[in-house]
Amino acid sequence: MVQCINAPLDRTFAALSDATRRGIIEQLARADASITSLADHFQMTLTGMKKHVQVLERAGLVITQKVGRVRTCTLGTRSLSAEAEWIEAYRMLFEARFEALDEIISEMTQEENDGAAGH
Amino acid sequence: MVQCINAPLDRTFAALSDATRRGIIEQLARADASITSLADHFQMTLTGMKKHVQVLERAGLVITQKVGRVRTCTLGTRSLSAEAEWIEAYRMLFEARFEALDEIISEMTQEENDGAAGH
DNA sequence: GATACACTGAACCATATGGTTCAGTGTCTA
DNA sequence: TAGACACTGAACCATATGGTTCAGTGTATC
Repeated sequence: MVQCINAPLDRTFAALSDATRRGIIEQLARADASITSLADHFQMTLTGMKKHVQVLERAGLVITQKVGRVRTCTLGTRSLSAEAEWIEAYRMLFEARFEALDEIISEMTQEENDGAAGH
Repeated sequence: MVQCINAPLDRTFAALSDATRRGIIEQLARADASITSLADHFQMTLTGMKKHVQVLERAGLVITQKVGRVRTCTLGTRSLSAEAEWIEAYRMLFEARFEALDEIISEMTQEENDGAAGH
C-alpha cells in the first residue's frame, strides 16, 4: 500500500461532506450554541442533532461542554490546516499538469516554427 | 433551512474522505492509469476499483474514457476551488475568533494596567 | 415537591458505502 | 478462430449514516 492512511483526514472530510454539518459550523462561527438551539435551527430532533455534533466533535471541528443541563457547542481548535494543505497540494499538481501542457504546447510551437524556418 | 444545500461540495468532500480515493488522485496526478493498473496498485478487485473511480467521476475529480477494451482514468478538470474556498472561509472565521480573543485579552490587559496605575 | 426542560441512550429504519464473487460482453492477439 | 484480457453488471454481505421514536436521567424553577 502506497497511499497514507490518514484517519483524521478521513474523518474531517467525511464530517464536511454533509450540508447540515457545514451549516452547524457556520452557525457556531457566529456564536456558541446548545444542542437544542441547533436542533431548532435545523429543524431536527435533539437526538439527530446530537449525532451530527458527535461527528463534528470526533473530527475535532467542534468542542462541547456540559454545564448544568445544557451542552454548549463551540468551534474546535483545529484550523483545518491539514485539509487545506491536501487540497493545496492537489491544486498545485493540477496547475503543474497545465504548466506541463503549456510546456508541451510551447515546445510544439517551437518545433513548428523551426520546421517552418527549415523550409 | 438556512444552510445552503450544495450537492457538489457534498460529493467532493465525501469522495475525499476515503484514503484509497485520495491515493487514486495522487496516482493519477503522476500519470493516467487504467482501472486494472489502479486495482493492481491498491490490491483490490476490478469491480471495487471501478466503484471508487465512479465516486471520483461523479465528484468531477476524475474523467474516464474507454478506448478499445481499456478505460483510462485522468485527473478531472475541477481544481477543487469551491472546496478550497469553503475551507479558507472557515479558516478566516477561525482566525477572526482568535483575533477577537486577542482584542478581549488586550482590553483586559489595558484595564489591568489602568487599575494598577489607579493604585 | 411537582413540573418543565435539556439532554442521553437504546432501538429501529431506510439507504449508502466499501468490499466481494460470479457470470457475462466486447476487444485484442497469436 | 481460440484464448486471453479489460471491463461491466448483478447480487450479495457487513457496516456506517442520517434520521426517527420512546423511555429514561439529571437539572432548574415555581
